[in-house]
Amino acid sequence: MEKITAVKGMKDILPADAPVWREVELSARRIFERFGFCEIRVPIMEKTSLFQRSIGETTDIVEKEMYTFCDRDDELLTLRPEATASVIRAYIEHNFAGVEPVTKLFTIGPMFRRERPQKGRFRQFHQIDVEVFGDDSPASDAEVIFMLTHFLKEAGLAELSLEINSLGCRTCRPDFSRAVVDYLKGSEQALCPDCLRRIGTNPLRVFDCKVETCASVIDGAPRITDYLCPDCEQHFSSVQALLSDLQLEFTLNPKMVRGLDYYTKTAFEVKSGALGAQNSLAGGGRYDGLVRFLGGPDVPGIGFGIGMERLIACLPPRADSFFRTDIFVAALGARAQQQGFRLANELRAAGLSAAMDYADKSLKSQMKRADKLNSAYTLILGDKEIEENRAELRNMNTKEQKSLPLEGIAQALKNILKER
RNA sequence: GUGGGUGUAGCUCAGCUGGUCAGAGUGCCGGGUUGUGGCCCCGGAGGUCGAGGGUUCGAACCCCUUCACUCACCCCA
Repeated sequence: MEKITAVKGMKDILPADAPVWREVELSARRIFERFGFCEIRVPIMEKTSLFQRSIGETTDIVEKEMYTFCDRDDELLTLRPEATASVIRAYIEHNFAGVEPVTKLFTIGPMFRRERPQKGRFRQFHQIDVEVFGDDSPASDAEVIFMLTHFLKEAGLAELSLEINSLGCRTCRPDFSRAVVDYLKGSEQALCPDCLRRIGTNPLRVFDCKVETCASVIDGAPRITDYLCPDCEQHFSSVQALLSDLQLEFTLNPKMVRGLDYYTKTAFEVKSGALGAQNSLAGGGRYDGLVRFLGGPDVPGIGFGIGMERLIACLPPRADSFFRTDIFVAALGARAQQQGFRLANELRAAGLSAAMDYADKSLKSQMKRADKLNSAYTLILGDKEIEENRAELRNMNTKEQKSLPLEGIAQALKNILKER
């Protein structure tokens, strides 16, 4: 029979890893709420048209990476490849703009893209996603970037490099784009086939081509920073001033172009050397026209996404097991098994973690099990003890052992554990 | 979609130029202590050597096909 395995590029998060995930998520919630962000949970599926419109019809994501299928009533649905579109949809649908001038949201969950998996890239991956609506001030950019780096440091990330750029806006980007195309057309013979294709499809992407000859061509290309309109120019320099004021180190990367069509003005990215080729662990930017473009009010927006798999891959490894058991009930014989079972569940109901082996094995074997489960105490229950209405309590660290009456034992154990 | 690498026990891997090559460590189960864990000692279970075909007297090893995983490109978190 054919082995049933997980879908390609989709990973189980095993018990050994789950605690780290939980901590990262908890830490995100705690920190983001300090900055005034509220959690929103949105469906992982949306109507396909939402993503087509927001991400851009000609992007790789929409063209070939989406999990799209036809619902039973012939409606096209898509597993979300990113979170921003869904959050904006919810923002519009629930008329947040009518209720408050500025809305700050975050959401955590899985995203889906049908790419070829490799290190740091999966078909189902998880993002922590943050969005601010209704604030076009540079302070908003700086706040969001500061929060991102603060969170990453707090999560335990040692070295991170922050890069920022401005991508201009509706008025200045087209000029820049045209200048780049003109420039590239002058050196077509030096470009790789991919880049030649890009001139027609998405000229700005030539900027992050890794082929050496292309890179040297790009070194001489026009810079977006020379083409920014006064408004974008002003905004960008304010953002930089604010970041410096916050003691945040960053590097200007005029070659950074982000993949999604909707970005405007500030774009930023956090990279790590520990990740292999997919070295970007968080990225985001401003998207001032997007909410309106999706049928909402004309409010500005800015946000970022953090790749959880990539973040966790950068974290220093955890050695110790998180798993602990307060009491292991070791029962010997049928009668003890029966009493022990009741006792173990009483302890659980009383708020202690309790474990037991139901296979009626030797005491030695049960002690081994207790040890494996990292038990603080083992409660030994055999015929002798039952006869006398008591149990032997063994401290697994000190090996000290004492007899406890079964009467009121849950409370007694709670007290003992509290003292530790 | 394109290229490279790797598939041997639950896990990590060894296995030379085809001829005791089906192994080690770890984990699991049991015993040494007939009711006491971690260390130590002993024993046991567990593998159609990814799958299919071919060459050969003989294939984990060579050839072909295929699948999976992995890394890289494309692109992105």
